[in-house]
Formats: sequence, structure tokens, C-alpha cells
Amino acid sequence: MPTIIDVAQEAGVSTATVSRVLNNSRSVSEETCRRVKAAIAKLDYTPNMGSRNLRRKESRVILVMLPDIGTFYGGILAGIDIRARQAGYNPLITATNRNPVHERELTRMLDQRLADGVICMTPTLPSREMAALNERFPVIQCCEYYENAGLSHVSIDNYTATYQAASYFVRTGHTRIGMISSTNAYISTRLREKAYRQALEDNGLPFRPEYLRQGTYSFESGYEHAQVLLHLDEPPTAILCICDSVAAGCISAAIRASMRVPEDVSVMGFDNINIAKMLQPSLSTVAQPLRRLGATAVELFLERISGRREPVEIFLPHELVIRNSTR
Amino acid sequence: MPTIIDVAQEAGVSTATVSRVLNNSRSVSEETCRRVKAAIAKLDYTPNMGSRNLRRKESRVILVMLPDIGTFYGGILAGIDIRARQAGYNPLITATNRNPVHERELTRMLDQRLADGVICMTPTLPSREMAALNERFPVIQCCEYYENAGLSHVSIDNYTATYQAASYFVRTGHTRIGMISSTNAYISTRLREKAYRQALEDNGLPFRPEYLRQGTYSFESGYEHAQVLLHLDEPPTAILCICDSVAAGCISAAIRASMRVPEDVSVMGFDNINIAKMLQPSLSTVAQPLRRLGATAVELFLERISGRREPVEIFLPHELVIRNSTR
DNA sequence: TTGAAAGCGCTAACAG
DNA sequence: CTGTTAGCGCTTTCAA
Repeated sequence: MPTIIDVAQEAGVSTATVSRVLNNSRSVSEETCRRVKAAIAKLDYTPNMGSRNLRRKESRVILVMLPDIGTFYGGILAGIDIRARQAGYNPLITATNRNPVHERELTRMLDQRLADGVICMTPTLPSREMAALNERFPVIQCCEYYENAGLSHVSIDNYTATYQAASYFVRTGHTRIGMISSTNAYISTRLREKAYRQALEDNGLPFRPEYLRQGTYSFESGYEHAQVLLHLDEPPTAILCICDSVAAGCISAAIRASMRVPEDVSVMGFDNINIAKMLQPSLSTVAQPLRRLGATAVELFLERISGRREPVEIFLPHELVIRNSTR
Repeated sequence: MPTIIDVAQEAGVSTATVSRVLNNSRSVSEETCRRVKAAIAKLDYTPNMGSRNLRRKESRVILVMLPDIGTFYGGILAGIDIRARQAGYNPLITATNRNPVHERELTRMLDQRLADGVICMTPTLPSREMAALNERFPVIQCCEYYENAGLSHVSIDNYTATYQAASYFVRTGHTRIGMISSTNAYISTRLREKAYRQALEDNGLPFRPEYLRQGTYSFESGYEHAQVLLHLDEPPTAILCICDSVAAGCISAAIRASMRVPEDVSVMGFDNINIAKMLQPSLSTVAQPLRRLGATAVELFLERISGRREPVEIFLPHELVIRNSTR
């Protein structure tokens, strides 16, 4: 494998000159430049990026941590991938399964200079720890975030999105509106529950504790909690779900209980992942701009790495997508 | 950020000795070892892996190329991730969207020494090109592969899997069996179509060209082609789909055409991705051992990088999962 | 058992 | 415009 020295010899110049050509330093004569390029072509030379990175004290790698590589993250990853490569960075994607130990270990890649910074979608590590890490390396939060931790983040406005979804139910005549949420402490979960309650209150509807269920993000959780909800003496006629998988479970449970969706019960998901349109009936849901979320996270990373220290908070627009699971 | 030199000074030894401690070279006295470790702890030192890699002429990165980060690949990626990290490698995951130009560009990361080898799930580049690349770097194929290209690969036995799925239809009384396949030239597609035809023939059923449709891997494609199939004068009573998303589209089209699944038409998917169980009715499908496929691909990579040159071909067991979309 | 010193391949002052 | 040179942080002979 040829090195810059081989190229220099072949072209009859110094390695410095080859380096200049490699990096388009404007101060190389046409003629020399041509010779160097010819040598590069002849030897089929490719610079060793590892040594360049060592010299430049960077790795050109962004660590991307997410809980799992499910459908939801696919779109975000696409956004990250495109924007990061444009900027000359390689996204190193890794699923942490929400395991703090594993996350902490990955975080060591920053100290090892194997990555220049991290885009994090799993707020599992304590806020303090992340803030401390952010003192030394760029840490960007995507989708989820800590309030007042001094970290830049991008997400949708979960509160407004959910408020609108609940209001949609009210507007279409529902008075018994349930919610299948999650037990986690994510900011998105807290805001969504808060918006759900506020929307009820603002519309003169009572908050019924038995209508608010909390489980996981899974199909199974949606199924179980919907079962409970639908067997209440006065079951809700509309159910807001914390994500599309939960909504899928909700629909399955309704059908299992011989109820029609949306005639007997309306179901609304969240996220608009691929399966939303595939379900029977197709799922009404709150769409998140996945690719833009990813691309924006990279943008924040780039700003941060080029010197900016003050955290920036970005909220991207969502969209209520009405399909056939609501009436 | 402290370097090995700082540690050496702090411990009053040479950098060579620190390096030895770092790498557990057996020839360091207890006492020295203790001092070095104390210094490392005191300075909160982490080795710069970039320079280690430069020196050792490796990157400890495996490039993982896949067409898209959809549900199907999620399981495989999990398998790759776990096994690769165990072995001290970082998987660099990247979606190529089946774009040869993009793939070729990514492949340059090997020349740039940014990755030590590649696990490829998108057989987009010409067989020759991959074989040539494999001369210089480890190239492992996962799920899809070229025959006789001298590359190691792991996948299921697509022929047998499909043969069994088709036979299942025959066994449950179907005589009009259709297939919604794909236009791509993947080995899996070719083998599945071949098995479909052979199963018909072996069971004395005629092959009807109008029963074999070819589209893409998408929900939309499944929907469209199912529509055509179901509006035939003599529509099939069972449809084998190239993947679960296509099967989902197939079910949607059937219901749209006021047909019941599985009473009027049975639908079988392929892969057993997450959505299979979420659909209404839940989807019967051929399950692939996703995590094992990923882990095995890494295994092949490790074998190859530690010197083995003869290609090895591995076929992992599949499983026919019968749910409610078939009778 | 330990240290000195030579690189790994590249970039960036600095001189000329 | 170009070359010389000194590293980036680490590992690894080679001697001692």
C-alpha cells in the first residue's frame, strides 16, 4: 500500500507538496500539481485517514446512540447519514438497549478519540453526567432531551402535537378519551401526558385516572392496556397512543374484543412509522419529520464542534395525519 | 488530555513501560505495574486509539453496508453489533440505497484505512468488483451473495424455505397458488421463484405465468400486484410474498376487494419482521434468524481477517411461522 | 525488567 | 512556490 512518501518520490517533490495537493492548498504550481496527481494515479494512492486524523487531532466520526434500531430510528438515521457524510463525518451507529452501563462504555470512545462527539437519542444517563461530558465533547440530543442541562437538542414540540391530537378527538365528538402512555421518564412522555390532561381540561372534560394507562413502547403493551381500557364499564371511545406500535396493539385488542375501529373506538398513534399505513384499518397518527430531525442533529453537532458553546434548542414541525383508525 | 508521556512522567517510567502495562505485556514487575496504574488513574488517562491503530496498521472498524435501515435489518444489525464489539471492532453502519456509486465510494474507506473490512448485504456492485476488493480486504456477504465469486457468505437456504412454504399451501388444500416476487436479481429472489415453480411441478400443479408477479419489496408493490392477482378470472386462493411488507400490502388489497383473509385468500410473508404479528390478521411467514445471521457474518469476518483465505459458505436454519393469514 | 529510539503516515510551521 | 523538519500518540525492536 503506497504512502505519501512513495508519491513524493514518484513525483520528485517533497511529501509536504503532496500533502498540499491532497488538501488543495492554493499554493502549488499547475505543473507540480499535475505531476503529483499523475503520481497519485499511477500508484493508485489513497491517503491513510487514520494518520491524518491523528495529526489533525480529530476522528471525523460521530457516535450515534439510540435505544434500538427499530423503524422509528430508520428515518432519523437516514437524515443523520446524509448530512454527516456531506460534512465529512462518518456516523457510528449503535443501539444501547437503554443500558446505562453500555452507554457509559460507548461514551469512552470520545476519550479514546475514536469519535469527536455524540448524538444521543437515549436519555438514559443522568443529566449531570451528560452535561459533564458536554464540557469536553459535543453532545447533541435528538428527540429526547434534558431541560436546562445546557445541551443542544432538536425534537418536535411534543406538548402541542399531543394537544392537537386530543383536541381532534374532542372536535370529532368524543368525550371519553383514553391514553396509553409509557412508564418511562422521557420528556416526550411527560409532555404528552401533560398535554392530554390539559386538552381535556380546556374542553371541560374530566380527567379519569383509569383512562390513563402506562406501559412500554411495544405492540404487546398496547394490546394489554387496550384490553383493560376496553373492558371498563364505561370504555373510552377514543384512545391516544404513545407510539404507533402501541396503537397497533390497541387495534388488535379492539378487534379481538369484537369492536370495530373506528366505529366503536378510534385509535391514534404517534410517530408515523412505516407500519402506520400498513395496518388494517390504516392508522391516524402524529407524524414526526424523521429525516429532518436527524439532519438537524448533525447541524447542531457541526455548530458545536466549530466553536459554539451556548446550547441551541430546536423544535421542528409535526403533522397530524388522519387515516382510517379515527372518525 | 493526557498522553502516554504524561503517564510515564507521573509514574517515573518510560512510555514503553506504560505501553506494556496497557497491553498486559507479561514482563513488568508488580511494583512498576502498580505505579503505572496509579498514574493512569490519577491522570484519568485513556489511550488514543487512533494512534494505536496507526501504529498497528488497523482501524478496528467493520464497514456494514445495507440497502436501508428498515425493520428487516434491525435484527441483523443487533447481531453484528454484539459480536463485533465483543471482538473489539466497531461496526460502521451505512445505508447505500442500492446505489452502486455510493457503495463504491464507501468501499474507499477500506483504502483509506478507515475500516478493516466490510460486511455487505447489498449485492449491487458487480461480482467481479467485489471479488477484486476481497483480494485486498475481507469482504463478507450476508443474506445475499454471489455464487462462485470466492466470497464467504451466510444466509438461509432460500430454496428450501420457499419450497416448504409452497408445500404448506399445497398440503392445506390450495391448488391455485400465486407469488408476488421482485424484479431484482438477488440470489434469494431467483431461488425463491425457482422453489415456487418446482414445488408446483412436484405436486402436479401447473405453473401459470399470470400467477407470478414481480415488483419491489414495498407495501405499495404488494398492494398493486395483489389487486391484479385478485381480479383475475380465476384468482389464486393462496399468495406467497417475497417479504412481509409486500404481504401487508397484499392483505390490504384483499380487504379492499372485500375478500376475507384467510377464508377467501391465504397470504404468506417472508422474513418475520416485527410487523408480521401486528397485522390484522397476523401474518404467517418464513422466519429468518436475523441476529444469528449478523453474528455469523462477523464470525466469518474474524476468520478471514485472521488469515483464512478459502471462502466459507454458511446456511442457517429458517422456520415456517403459521399465524392467522393462512388456513 | 526496563529504557532509548525508531517509526506508523500525515500535516503544518518555518525558511527560503 | 517548495522543501525541511518537527511532531500527533502509540508500539516495538534492540540494548542494557
